[in-house]
Amino acid sequence: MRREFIKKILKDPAVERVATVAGWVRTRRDSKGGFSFIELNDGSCFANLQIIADATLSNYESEIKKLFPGSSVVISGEIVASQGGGQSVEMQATEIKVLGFCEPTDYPLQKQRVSFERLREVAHLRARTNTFGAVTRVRHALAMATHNFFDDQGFYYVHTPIITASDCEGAGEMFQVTTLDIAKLEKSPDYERDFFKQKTGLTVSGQLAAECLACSLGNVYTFGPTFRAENSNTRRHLAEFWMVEPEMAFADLADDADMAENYLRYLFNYVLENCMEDLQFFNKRIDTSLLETLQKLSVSEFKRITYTEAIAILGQANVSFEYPVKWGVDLQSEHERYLTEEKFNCPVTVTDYPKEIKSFYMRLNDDDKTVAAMDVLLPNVGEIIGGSQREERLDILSVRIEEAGLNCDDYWWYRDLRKFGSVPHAGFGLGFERIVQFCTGMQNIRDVIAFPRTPGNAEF
RNA sequence: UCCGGCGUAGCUCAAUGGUAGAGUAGGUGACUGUUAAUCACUUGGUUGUUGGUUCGAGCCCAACCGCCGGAGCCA
Repeated sequence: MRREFIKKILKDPAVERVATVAGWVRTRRDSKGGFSFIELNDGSCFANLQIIADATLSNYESEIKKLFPGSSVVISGEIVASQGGGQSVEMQATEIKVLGFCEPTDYPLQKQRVSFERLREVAHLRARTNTFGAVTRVRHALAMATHNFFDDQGFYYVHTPIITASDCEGAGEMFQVTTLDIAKLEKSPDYERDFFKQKTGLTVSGQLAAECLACSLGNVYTFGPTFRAENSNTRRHLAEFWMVEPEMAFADLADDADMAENYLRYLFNYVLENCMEDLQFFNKRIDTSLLETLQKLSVSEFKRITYTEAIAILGQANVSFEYPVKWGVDLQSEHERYLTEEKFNCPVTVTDYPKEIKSFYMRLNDDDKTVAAMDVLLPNVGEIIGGSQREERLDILSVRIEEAGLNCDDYWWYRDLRKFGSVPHAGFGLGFERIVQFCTGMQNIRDVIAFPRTPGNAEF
């Protein structure tokens, strides 16, 4: 079957030519004047192609009049200038071949609005809606932009293990991976008998492995699935999500923050340049400030402050916070929101957190109280990026591992990096779904991944 | 996990403790270069589940289930 994408036909104004398209019917409107209008969508772009189906077509009464939303068809015809007002071109069909009918009383997608909650129950079909088609295309664009950006910056795309024995401390609970018979649960299982001869789980971060590769190849990044077995029930958390994790050798915290901010600006520019039709839909139907925000952020500087400065600002704020502001405690959602949405009204990068609230691998600062960590906070979404300069000094790293209650021997290979030609290095992690959320205005993270995994839900 | 809200027709939602309703979708007909088409008629219900209070429960109470929002955990 040689078909053209509707995206190409609508972009290319050439009319008076023959083409074949294939897709799913969005609506059919009949005219007793002797023809029907069919709105056809093939997923290639937001817009539909309007098809004029004349009653003289041989299967008009037998098939075309039975084309309800969701039916699949292959249509050949002539691309002509439209006589109607809603579109510049349309197709005058010469042949409509029905591939699959769609029973309207059973089909869950309606012409009218269906709630996002309802659509999650029919996730196998929801990509056929305007919203989820647009989300899927923007998500794709952000993934392509990620690869373009890091490739341009001289990074290698590397693949780190999905199954791992190393728990990236502090990152969250792991899903266990085992071939032991869980029907016969034991109190202290003998992992010698397990597939890997040790306790393993799904990765919570590729960072430790990425550090190894960065300390060989310079700049690398991973972009893969990540798993957290946390019982988190919020619009910002998934049990299975995708994370982008760049890691740079010969880099400090300032380099890290620069890279993170440049990356985000690149993403905002990329979707503005490549997804305007979909963004306009989101701007109209989901978040009316979306385009303005993206345009502003695509050129905006990020406010960069230290944790200590942030605490001072919050302490002086004329707002009553639910959680008290005190040096030494982590910033709460309400504090992050105040900084990005009220105080600065732009993305804010907070650096140099107290060592007690951050992971062992973050580089200890000279003050012996803080570590070279950074969080990039976005309005509405909150923490979008978490990163740090890594501790490259073996003696200090070993102490920090012990202080965290971990066993140095378990991290023998990670410590080896510091033994054999250690270099300063830094990196960060970006929750991919959160950036999709931010760039579409979608409120719930379950609606920016095709088949969301959350506590109690792994359907599809 | 904690706090709060919600659960009624295929879908989106109404309904003082007193006969379960509308829009939309579907069906029938009318009309029309329409575009969320329009107009008329019409099909459609174990009110999340299980108990309880009451002469009487969609409505009040309890437990459970599910969903949503917020918090925590984090990306």
